[in-house]
Amino acid sequence: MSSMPSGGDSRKMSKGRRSSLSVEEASEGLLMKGPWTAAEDAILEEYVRKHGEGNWNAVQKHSGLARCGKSCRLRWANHLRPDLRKGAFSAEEEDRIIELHARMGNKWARMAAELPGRTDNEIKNYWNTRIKRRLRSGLPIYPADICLRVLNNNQESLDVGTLKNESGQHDDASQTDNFDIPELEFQNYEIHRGLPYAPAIFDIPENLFQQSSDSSHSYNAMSSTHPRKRLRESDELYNNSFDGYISSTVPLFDQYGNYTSKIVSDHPRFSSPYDLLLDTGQFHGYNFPGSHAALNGNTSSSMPITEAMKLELPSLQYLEDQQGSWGMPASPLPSLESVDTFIQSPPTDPSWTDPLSPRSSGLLEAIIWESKKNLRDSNNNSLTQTPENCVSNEAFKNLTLNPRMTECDEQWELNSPLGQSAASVLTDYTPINLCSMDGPQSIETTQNHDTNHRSVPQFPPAYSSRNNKRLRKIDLTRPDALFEFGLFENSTEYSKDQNVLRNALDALLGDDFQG
DNA sequence: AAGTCGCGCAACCGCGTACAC
DNA sequence: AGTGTACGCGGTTGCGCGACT
Repeated sequence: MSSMPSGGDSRKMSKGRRSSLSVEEASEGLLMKGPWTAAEDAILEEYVRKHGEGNWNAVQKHSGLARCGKSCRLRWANHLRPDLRKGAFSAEEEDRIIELHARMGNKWARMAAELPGRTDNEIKNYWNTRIKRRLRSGLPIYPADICLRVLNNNQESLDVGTLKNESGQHDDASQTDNFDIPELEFQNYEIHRGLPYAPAIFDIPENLFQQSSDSSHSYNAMSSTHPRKRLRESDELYNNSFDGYISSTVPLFDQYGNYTSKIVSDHPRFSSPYDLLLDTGQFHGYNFPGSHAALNGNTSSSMPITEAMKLELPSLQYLEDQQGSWGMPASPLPSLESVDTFIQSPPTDPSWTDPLSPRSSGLLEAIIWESKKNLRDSNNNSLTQTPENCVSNEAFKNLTLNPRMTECDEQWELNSPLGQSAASVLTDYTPINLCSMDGPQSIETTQNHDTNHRSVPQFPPAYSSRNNKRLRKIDLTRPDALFEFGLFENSTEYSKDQNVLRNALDALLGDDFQG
């Protein structure tokens, strides 16, 4: 490889990488790989100046550049575009990235569209290194102030949405099915109509809903550069998935994990209570402190917990005909990640009487603790259980998000459909049904695959029959969804909050809400 | 001074979607 | 409707550099 450092960052790339070809090879019709040379950059710039962007595969044909179209597009978008902002992120940009990530998850392109002159790759790299740094130093991924800001923004936008709702124009099912655009979106679109490039309607990031005065909030070159940006399936989910969600009790934690709660909104479009849980550093669905998976950037089965949803099968698929295996992977051994996590997070007091006290942890843990307690209680009381309850409970047992294992966990784990630690569940095996961090498609997927699968949560009849479509979007990894199914019905410590929540649910769902 | 390690970054890869035919 | 192509996105990889020992 004879590539020379390119103009963008000359401190690197003195050598080629991977299986780069020599110039000679390239001249024989093979495509170059590896770092771009200044000469190649010049050719590409010249080409774009003449022909404009797009049709990248034609670059090679027209300019003789021995690069594939994909590579050309990337080089242009990430390095040669004249509107790029080079250099380190400013403090404001960093804040914005964190905020955007809290709201969007790993939607780098969306985030880039919110940060003028920055590319998705840049943001992604920044985020990954930032994550590493923070995990290393034991800091929460999302600072509390940014969580609050996201919360407030959502509150504002949702208030508007609620008003719309009250006007009787909102219908979840029809909206989802017909891709009706909420009028609110058009309103926000109006706000930005003065921009040089009109974004595709479906491409409007969720935070356009916020009525923020944030001046940096605009479509920038990224949007303008890619006016034909297409909507991916995940984006549709992103834009529509929350129509299926109901009100959320938003857990708030300070830096020390102290719990408060706040009813944020009764509008289904609330962004993500998980985002806030993450702030505690206790929810390890994304990256565990010390997790190899996290450090290696293996995030495909982890975050985004929130809107960024991508339907992917877990890396270790189970065979449905594995009798009694509960989809347990071939090896029941915990993953390195989980072992590592255990080391980092030693078990708490394993007393069986109160094995999962939420005393110093976050809401989600408290929720789990509470629901497990309820499960025990209900089992002890030998209450009649409907098949739905059984399945829901079984499924819910999987939902152990805190890797601090207790005897209680261990006992359940013996019967767990996964037969492994929750930590490894979240990092490695991430079952589709409950622990998938990839979003609300999970239920739909599993139902479609095998309606008899034991770990598939079943819905109460009222839901199944009347709101099937909307329910398919409900993600049981979300505490709000768990509330919805009455899994915490007998909560004591959080009963007050639940009452408020229940009222909101009543208001939203009416008869459908069985709370 | 030499060796090692980790970080930051550019680029690649695989996959999904939209569009044209 | 089916197929091929182009494009875009997110995840991953590999290299150079600087810090550290």
